[in-house]
Amino acid sequence: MLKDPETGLQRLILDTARQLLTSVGYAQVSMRKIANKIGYSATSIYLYYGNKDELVHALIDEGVDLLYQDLYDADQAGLSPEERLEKMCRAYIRFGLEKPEYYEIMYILHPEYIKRYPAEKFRKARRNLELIASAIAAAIDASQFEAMDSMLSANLVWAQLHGVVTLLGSERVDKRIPEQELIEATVHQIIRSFRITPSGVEV
Amino acid sequence: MLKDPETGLQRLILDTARQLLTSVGYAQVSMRKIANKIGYSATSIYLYYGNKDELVHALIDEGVDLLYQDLYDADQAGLSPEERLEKMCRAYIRFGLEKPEYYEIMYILHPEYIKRYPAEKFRKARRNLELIASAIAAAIDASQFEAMDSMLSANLVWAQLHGVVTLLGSERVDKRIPEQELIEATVHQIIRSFRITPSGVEV
DNA sequence: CCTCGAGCTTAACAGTGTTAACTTTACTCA
DNA sequence: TGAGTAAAGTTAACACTGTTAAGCTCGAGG
Repeated sequence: MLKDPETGLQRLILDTARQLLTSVGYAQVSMRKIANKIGYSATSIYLYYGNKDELVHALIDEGVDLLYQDLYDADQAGLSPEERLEKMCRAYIRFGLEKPEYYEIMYILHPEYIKRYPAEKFRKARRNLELIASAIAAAIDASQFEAMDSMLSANLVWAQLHGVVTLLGSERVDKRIPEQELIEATVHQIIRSFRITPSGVEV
Repeated sequence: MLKDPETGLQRLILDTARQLLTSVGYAQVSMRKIANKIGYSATSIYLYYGNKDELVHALIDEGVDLLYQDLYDADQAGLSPEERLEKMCRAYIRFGLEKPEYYEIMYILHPEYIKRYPAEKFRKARRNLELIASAIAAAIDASQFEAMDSMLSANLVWAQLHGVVTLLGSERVDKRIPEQELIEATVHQIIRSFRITPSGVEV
């Protein structure tokens, strides 16, 4: 398979797939629908992407980049480590709720899909977590947070963010709980949970 | 549609669907596969379940009951509110990781599915959250936790539990992070996050 | 002019959920 | 007893899905 989608048709396929993904959602992205939209036969796609997985992986790749950009933008200079972390958390949640189709293919889609996700792309996806980890590490260095493995901490934060994004996004949360309130409480709790407590350092 | 799956074939369909779900996973549960396994035609299923959704909803119902049982069992008498909450958290995570097929149809499956989920079953599913909320409320009453809307708190806890279960279950967490360590840190953090801090009551 | 290969297509396979129409069996009622 | 009916299950079909194998078209090179 070609690596860089700069050629004509491959670009067109990827663009159409993205357009379909963002407009009507992942469930409506099918090889035939993509092909019909651009006036080609469905099998043409297989000339550029070995199978649907590869095509979706390309879209995941775009999503990873988009999220990285959002997290990076949130991570402005001149902020305290705690503020950095807070802004990143908000950026993550916003991404998850405003780009649910990307979020779905990136973090929700069935395990089978992700197992075939190439290792080198996995590494790239990890950069997003590392951005969060670095904010935590900075806070620990500044003695604002308790000493703790920053990568483990980042995963802890990630799980919490992922949890609130998926529950809200899938409309599984009771509507009597105001969405904004749950988000605020989540961010607040994340920050607070890292602060140094009088009981001293904990595991 | 019949309400109670006590009749012969309906029972058989549900049992086979469950068996297929737990043995080979949701992706392999198809009307034809269920029917083949019991020597009936696929359309027979439609005599008892209006569509696949209804059949899956019946399985979700079973899952909700299973989880409730687990949470209820964890909620033993003679424990402190804090211990109650901790045991429930562990029970939830264990359920999610040991019965991933149930967890998938209950809490991961695409929103489209859940929108058609009947309101009365939704109410039943909420009992699980209320069990967690009651433990939190008890802790607040005992002044171990800060005063806070216990239902909002329960959703906060739920999001965190859901996050760690789905990330671990989908194998998206870097394998250099030991699973058990992440779980311990999560439970620990949940409990700790509710404790009264010297800075006083917070939102 | 002929060959070759890039680029794309048609036809097909095996699978999915679902519907309409049909059969078969058994039971009720005049 | 015979007719009618309703229950229980069937077959055939539709419109989809991802994917593969084989074939077509057309322009460039020798």
